[in-house]
Amino acid sequence: MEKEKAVRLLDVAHRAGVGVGTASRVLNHEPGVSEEKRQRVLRAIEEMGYRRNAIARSLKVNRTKTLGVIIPDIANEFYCEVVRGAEDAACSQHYNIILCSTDSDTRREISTITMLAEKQVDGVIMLSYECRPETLDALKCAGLPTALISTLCTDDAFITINISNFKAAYEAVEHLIALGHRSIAMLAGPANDIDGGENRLLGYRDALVAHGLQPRTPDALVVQSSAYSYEAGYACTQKLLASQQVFTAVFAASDHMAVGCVKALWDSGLRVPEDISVVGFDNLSITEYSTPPITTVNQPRYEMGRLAAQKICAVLAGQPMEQRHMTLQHNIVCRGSTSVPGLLERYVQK
Amino acid sequence: MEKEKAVRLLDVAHRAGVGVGTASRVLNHEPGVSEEKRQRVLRAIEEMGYRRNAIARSLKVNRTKTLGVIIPDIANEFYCEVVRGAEDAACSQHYNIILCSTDSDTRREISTITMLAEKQVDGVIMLSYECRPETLDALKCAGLPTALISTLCTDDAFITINISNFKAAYEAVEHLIALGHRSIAMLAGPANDIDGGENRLLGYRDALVAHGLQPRTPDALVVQSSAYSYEAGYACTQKLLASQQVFTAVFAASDHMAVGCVKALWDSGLRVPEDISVVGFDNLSITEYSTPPITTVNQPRYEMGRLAAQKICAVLAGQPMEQRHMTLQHNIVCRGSTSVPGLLERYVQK
DNA sequence: CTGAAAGCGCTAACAG
DNA sequence: CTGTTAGCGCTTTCAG
Repeated sequence: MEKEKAVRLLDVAHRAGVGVGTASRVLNHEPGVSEEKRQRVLRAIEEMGYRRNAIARSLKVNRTKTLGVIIPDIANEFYCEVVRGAEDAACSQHYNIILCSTDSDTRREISTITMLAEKQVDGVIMLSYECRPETLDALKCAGLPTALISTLCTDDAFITINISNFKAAYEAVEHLIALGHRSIAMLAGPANDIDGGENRLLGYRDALVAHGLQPRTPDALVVQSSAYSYEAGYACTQKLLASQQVFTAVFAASDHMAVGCVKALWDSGLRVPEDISVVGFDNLSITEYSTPPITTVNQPRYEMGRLAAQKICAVLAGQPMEQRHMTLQHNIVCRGSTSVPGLLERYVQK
Repeated sequence: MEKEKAVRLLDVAHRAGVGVGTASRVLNHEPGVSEEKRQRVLRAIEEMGYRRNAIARSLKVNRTKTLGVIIPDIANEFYCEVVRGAEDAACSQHYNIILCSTDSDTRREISTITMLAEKQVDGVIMLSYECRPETLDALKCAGLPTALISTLCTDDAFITINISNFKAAYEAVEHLIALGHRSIAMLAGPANDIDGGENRLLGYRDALVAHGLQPRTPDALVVQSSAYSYEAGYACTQKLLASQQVFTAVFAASDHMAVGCVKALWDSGLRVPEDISVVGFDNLSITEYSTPPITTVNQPRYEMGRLAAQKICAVLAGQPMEQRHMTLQHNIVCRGSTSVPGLLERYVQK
């Protein structure tokens, strides 16, 4: 498997009997080459199976037509779609993507940023569970156009793309209230996650207050989770059940938690949605295939990725940026896990 | 956002009062530099915030430490995990990954291969629904170490990584037979998909024959699908039901089809697994969260990606390849959608 | 319109 | 041990 010497533009030029400058001009569709020479060059390229060396080109033009995409984990459905959006937008502008999963580990994020900068990517798109200042510093230090997705950060050094977690949570809870629920519990995300954890909780609280449904003891129906997982959702629901509080609905900070919640309810003889309604967050595919299908908050994942790449490409193309911080629209997807409070009685009797 | 001139190794050398050669040696941890100069260079690097230009380096050493990964769609759960495996293995050898989704479109596959070759990737990992000869030619033409995953291809020009779809299907059907089923239907994948479609069907047939369970009319219980989707599974099951054939189990060529099948059965009053057992293929997360959870064939997706990248890296490191074609182990994951044939009677009475 | 020549930033071979 | 130098393959002046 020896790497035979590739044919260079110089070789092509020789074969075509022209200078390498001319050959280059043909390659780049530049005007100002006689039709005859152009044909000769094109033929030589064809005959010799010439393939341009993008590395050499990049070194010269100081541009790689490559974007770095940093995410926690490509095996996570949420990020998959974001990446596909980014890839499609990048691809349409003839950019490629170097994909880097970091498991949201700050050290790996930083070393990844360094590596991407060394590889001279033209821009960066980043997602992280929790974007630490060190990471942000590294990003700034790299001096590349950067888009942050789902990261609470208003630094004008970055383009940011988000949904309003507060508003989304508020509306999710309002949806339950509209159905007639008055005692609504929440399985909150990790407190150190400002956006997905904190803000969804704030939205929940505000919705209750706005409708006069706040329990005497504030947050009596809130269980703080340490993770967004199925197991966490299951455990938190058990804790909620054990607290003997009365509730007819629960709003979970993630879909996995919602599914775990449904299971925990089921396991203690409660039915969804007949006894308890459940709402999730993110609109992952499990919500569609669960029994019952789960009502959830949809984030426009593909669009977030697409927009991020599009904006970066626009910056790189020298277009003026009107807006650096964007909030995209979420929407509530109503499925079978929510209904009117119905059979609360059965639960209370217990 | 002007791209200010980056500091070069030459600048570092000047500052440290040494030649670029020495600075380069320090950078590459090469021996033969006095401790004093090494320190001076290291300090200068630190002070000036020097960052190596990997593009320039690549041009010189003719190696980019980058692998191209070509897949149909990163938003598809199956590929996500493969990619994560590839990424992890690549990363451990200090390689990065350029990710390219092609939707399995031959034209896009070919143009992607060309682009990756131009970007001088050191190797390629490719997955496709249906690997056409044109694609394989383009790959060969690129002259890069290449690993094909889940592609029926025995060309020694490529490293290949597969499971045995035949054996996996055979065992899936045998699992049903072991439970006592004697009339087993199959929802087969698209016929033009040799590996996922054809070979799974062959495995099904062989298992029936081996156990003397072949129906009088061969393939009387086979419904050929044109896709692997939920909708296709639903439609095929309806067709099967309409045929008035008796069966107590169905083997679907994909998990999505299996889920569609369960739904179709349910919609016509049949229960899974009480009336009919269902087996899927791929072990996607929906099988875990469906009701009932679905018995399926697991492919070691992460491992396939990991191994592909590992082998490519080994080739690039000049290690001799003992085996170019690998068949990995699948396994049957037993879940709630399969059981003994039980209540067939209810169905027959209809 | 076109050829020659000067680098892009880095590594590696070569004299000292 | 170390500084100098010649490219890697391409683009882009700059004369002609």
